[in-house]
Amino acid sequence: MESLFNFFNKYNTLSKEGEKAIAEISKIVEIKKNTDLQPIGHTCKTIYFIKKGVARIYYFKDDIDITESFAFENNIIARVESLFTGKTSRKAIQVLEDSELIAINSTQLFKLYDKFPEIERLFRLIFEAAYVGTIDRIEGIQFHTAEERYKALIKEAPDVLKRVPLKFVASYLGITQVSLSRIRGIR
Amino acid sequence: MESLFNFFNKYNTLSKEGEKAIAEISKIVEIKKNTDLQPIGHTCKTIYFIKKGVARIYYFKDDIDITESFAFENNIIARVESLFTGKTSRKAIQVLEDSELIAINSTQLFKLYDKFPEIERLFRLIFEAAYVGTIDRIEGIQFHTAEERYKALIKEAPDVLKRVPLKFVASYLGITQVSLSRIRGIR
DNA sequence: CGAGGCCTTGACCGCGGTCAATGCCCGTGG
DNA sequence: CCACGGGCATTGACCGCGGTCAAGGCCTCG
Repeated sequence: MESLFNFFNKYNTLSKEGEKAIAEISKIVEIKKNTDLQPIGHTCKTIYFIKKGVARIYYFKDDIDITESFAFENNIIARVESLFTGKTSRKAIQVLEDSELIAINSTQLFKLYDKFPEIERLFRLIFEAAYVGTIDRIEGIQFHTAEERYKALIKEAPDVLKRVPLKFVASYLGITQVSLSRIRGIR
Repeated sequence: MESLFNFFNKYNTLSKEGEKAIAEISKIVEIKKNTDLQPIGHTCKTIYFIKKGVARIYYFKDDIDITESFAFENNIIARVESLFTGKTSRKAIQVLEDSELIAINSTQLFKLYDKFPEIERLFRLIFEAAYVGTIDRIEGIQFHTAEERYKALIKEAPDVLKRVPLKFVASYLGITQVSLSRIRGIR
């Protein structure tokens, strides 16, 4: 759990009681490569922290597999649209390597908010930061060519290309495998 | 201020003290059509609620004016990337009709979070909802044609077309005025 | 009445899409 | 240990959406 609290400290330092409360509603999960954490069509009630491994959020659009986002070590991944709305999610989280995660039960977490304003604040700050990242991503998608987006990706997250199959990278960039291949070909 | 508190009630009901505290750090602003609320390049310290009128957030990308979003009556508008990060904003908020707004000072608001967890919760919920909207928008941008996005817009917010010049709608949709004109032409 | 902003329309072009063939790597079974 | 099959990536041929450039119509306002 220590890596999790190190991550939290970047946003808001918790008291011992706060940490303990979170530890109690969390558990460590080990999963094999290429398996889904939770099926599509259920309401998301878990926030995952990645200790080791890679994960992606994906969904099907007209029977085509689309990757919405990736997450690596020491980061959080969650299907926010379902978590915050309580609606069932059309999305799934899949692990791309043998991974070790910490699963935080969100129903219980949200209850902790009443007792621990520091925890409510912590997650407010975490999701505010994620929100800002999402706003920036819109600009990237809307006003850059696929090639520019690809180059930005290798710059920001070179790991992606080493650890993730190109077909997932392609849909994440909003293009087809074929187009991505051409972009890479030109060098 | 009443319309503001009605809006808040959709997310979290405040105590009288909470409402009073917010009222104290807010003021009503009247502005003429086509004027900017705040210049580009300053850190955003205001959250606006629109009592009457329309506003947009915009910025310049390679000297071209890009509309990031619109907001109408009974909604909030803010430059979130600056508000949450404290960095200066490359964006501006502009009013497109003679408007009446409520300006909430965010520096003071964030201070209220310590005294009033209910206020922290209120804004957490407001921005969580906005975050979800942004995630959905990414899907819209990435996997729908300009025509589909245009049709979705008339469906969800027909007002936009009546109250906003087409050139702004075009950049919001991520296309040029020329392309938007063609899309509309086909009918 | 002229000037300038906004919208439309035409001619032309390039990025990224689809379809399909081929190469490559790897796991499985004879 | 090799043969085969299937998933992933690359490549070629072709096409359409949306981009740019430029001209023209239509308002509003001085």
